[in-house]
Amino acid sequence: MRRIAPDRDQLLAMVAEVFREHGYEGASIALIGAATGLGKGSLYHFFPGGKEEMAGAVIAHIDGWFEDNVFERLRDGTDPRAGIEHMFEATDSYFRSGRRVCLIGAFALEESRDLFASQIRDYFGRWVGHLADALARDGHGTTEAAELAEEAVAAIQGALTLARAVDDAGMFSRVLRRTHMRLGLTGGDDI
Amino acid sequence: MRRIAPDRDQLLAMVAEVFREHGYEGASIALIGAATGLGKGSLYHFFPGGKEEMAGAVIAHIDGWFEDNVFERLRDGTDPRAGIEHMFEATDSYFRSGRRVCLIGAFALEESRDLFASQIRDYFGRWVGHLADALARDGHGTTEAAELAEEAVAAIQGALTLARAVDDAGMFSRVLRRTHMRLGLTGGDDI
DNA sequence: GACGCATTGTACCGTTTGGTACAGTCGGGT
DNA sequence: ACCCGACTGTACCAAACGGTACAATGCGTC
Repeated sequence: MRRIAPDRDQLLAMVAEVFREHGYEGASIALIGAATGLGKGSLYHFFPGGKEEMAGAVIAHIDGWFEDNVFERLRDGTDPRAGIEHMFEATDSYFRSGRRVCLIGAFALEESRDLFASQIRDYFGRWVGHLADALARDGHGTTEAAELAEEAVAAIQGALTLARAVDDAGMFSRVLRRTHMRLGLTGGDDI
Repeated sequence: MRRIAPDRDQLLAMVAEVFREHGYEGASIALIGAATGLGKGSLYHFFPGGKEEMAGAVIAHIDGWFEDNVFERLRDGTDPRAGIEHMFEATDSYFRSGRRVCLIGAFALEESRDLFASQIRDYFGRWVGHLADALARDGHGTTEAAELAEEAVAAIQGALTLARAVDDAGMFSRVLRRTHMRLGLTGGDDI
């Protein structure tokens, strides 16, 4: 059979959902198999490195999505404010208003952190870095921009944790709106 | 042998560290045994409910610590500002300036969330609630106080995630200082 | 139509998992 | 001195874990 399985993008998306839902340790090969409809044979064919390669690929996939849909726009020199604005929209949409969790953030808290330390550090480092650059271009001093960026990304991550913890539908959007305001963007428009 | 093992408080603290470091799934009974110096016999003697009871007891233990050392002071009617101030000091100290992770926050992101949903919701709900009350008593409007409280607790949780992710020693304290300022406390004093 | 190879299902492996059973061991109370 | 019960180590269990081996399968290509 040539390619009955979903293509790599769809496959990674399905695997990602399992890791997101169960964590690295909790996501068993059996679970991943059930979620993707693939047997061990296929799974280990696509990811000879096993579970660790799956998780690594999933992180890279997510990283790529943020690179293309968030960081790229933050890097765009012409209108930093638009890039930041778009970051909030993309973030709210990606995390489904807090109903979805940040897989990379979750991995950072688990034991799995050690396995993927460099990928995790890269992802968050670039997020904070690009946001800080955009804020600096928007008129903030370098130090203030850097601290604001840290504060904003932390607020987003914390809001995801909190939203999941208290199971409050509105909380993620509320924190997002506030963070939006903290970055000096007009508080009026809803995101 | 009567009570050669460490007393319950010390025992729970040791078990907590294992869960903190490895997550719920990652913390095996063998690991917990090694960390506490107790065999399975003793472990299951103290916690007949097994791993789930251990984790539940650990959460309750941590919850109790925050109740006594943070929430209590927030609830103190006479000087809300002092209570909030103390929350920041206690938080920075408890989380070892970001080198330690919030076990309850980590559990909220894992699959284990389902097992401990009510304890987790309680803990964060009370934190946000008491902080909001204190802020309201400090002069903020009810709605603003509630949103500020959510923002602050989210910032703390996110800073823990981020600090762990990027392995930056200064980041937790920086975010904490900023949050401190956001709550209308003097930005000058270092915490 | 036949060959080659990407893909697949299945059987199997050793290890580790959480948990149980139970016989011992000891210290405090009498 | 003795006994009760809190504590402990060890042996054991079935199930699940991640991973491997391999023969079958069928599509694309020539």
